[in-house]
Amino acid sequence: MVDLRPTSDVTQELRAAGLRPTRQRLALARLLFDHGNRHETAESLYDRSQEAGIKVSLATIYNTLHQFTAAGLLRQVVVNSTRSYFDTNVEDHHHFYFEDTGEIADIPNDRINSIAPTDLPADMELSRVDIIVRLRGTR
Amino acid sequence: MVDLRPTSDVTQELRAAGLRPTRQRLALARLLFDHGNRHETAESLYDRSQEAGIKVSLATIYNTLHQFTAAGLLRQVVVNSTRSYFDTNVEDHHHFYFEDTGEIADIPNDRINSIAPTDLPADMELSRVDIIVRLRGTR
DNA sequence: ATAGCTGCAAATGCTTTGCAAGGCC
DNA sequence: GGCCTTGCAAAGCATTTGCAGCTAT
Repeated sequence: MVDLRPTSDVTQELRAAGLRPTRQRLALARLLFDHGNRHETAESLYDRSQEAGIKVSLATIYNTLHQFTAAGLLRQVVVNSTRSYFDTNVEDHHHFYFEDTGEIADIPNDRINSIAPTDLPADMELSRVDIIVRLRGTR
Repeated sequence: MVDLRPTSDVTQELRAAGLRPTRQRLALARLLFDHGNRHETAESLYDRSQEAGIKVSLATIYNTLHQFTAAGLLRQVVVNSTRSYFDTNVEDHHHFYFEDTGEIADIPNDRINSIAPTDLPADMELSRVDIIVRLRGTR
């Protein structure tokens, strides 16, 4: 499951999303999309950008994560009320949440057998179905 | 779906959980459990307790919500990274989340057809499966 | 040139904590 | 009386915002 998009496409994707391809955004986009599926928090992305020698402020990390999410390049995963996670996999899928470590992993789609397209309340349309399988280590 | 527990049982349940039945805890327990299933935030419970003329501080509301959760009287629902919701229904069930209003509702159990008992990663045991059906109003 | 970004620091909002005073057993 | 609870205010954290300076086009 490797990301096949050539690096230069990032520029185009940003433009298409109405976002100027600035140095920071390009650098962050590469950190996010050039290494397979990732589940990042603002903090973890900030740390990785520091290690990579990219000059970005934490405020810009937050802005960028939200802009990318609005543009459909990222998806926000809510598993924990103290931290926001952003998933580089925007396909329809679900998550394991490791309570002990706070880590997240995609659930291979074929492992979820069938979810009912349930009847919804009147005048409501489906935004998304999130399934979180919470796991803990065997003590 | 009415709560059939006599009010006086609350005292026993608190004792059983190792919690002293103090005035605040008894009053909050009644607000929570005497009126059917509820989805409360710390703030909403605080507001309701003020209206009911109960003297409690917000800090105690937070403490109490967590103690009740640890005791299995409440269940925490994570739908939104900015607020914690507590559900008085601790049975196995799932939720609708109304994105427009921030409200939560239980999904009647028969509306979810079948969730696979998927293979789990090695050395991990299931803590819980959370399903959140996010809805928004038809514009 | 100029509209859009970025960075910093301050502000925000929810939640937790420290500690003195109060209440249950 | 002794230990658990409570309340208040202060602290903590993740996140957002205001604004001056910078940058892509």
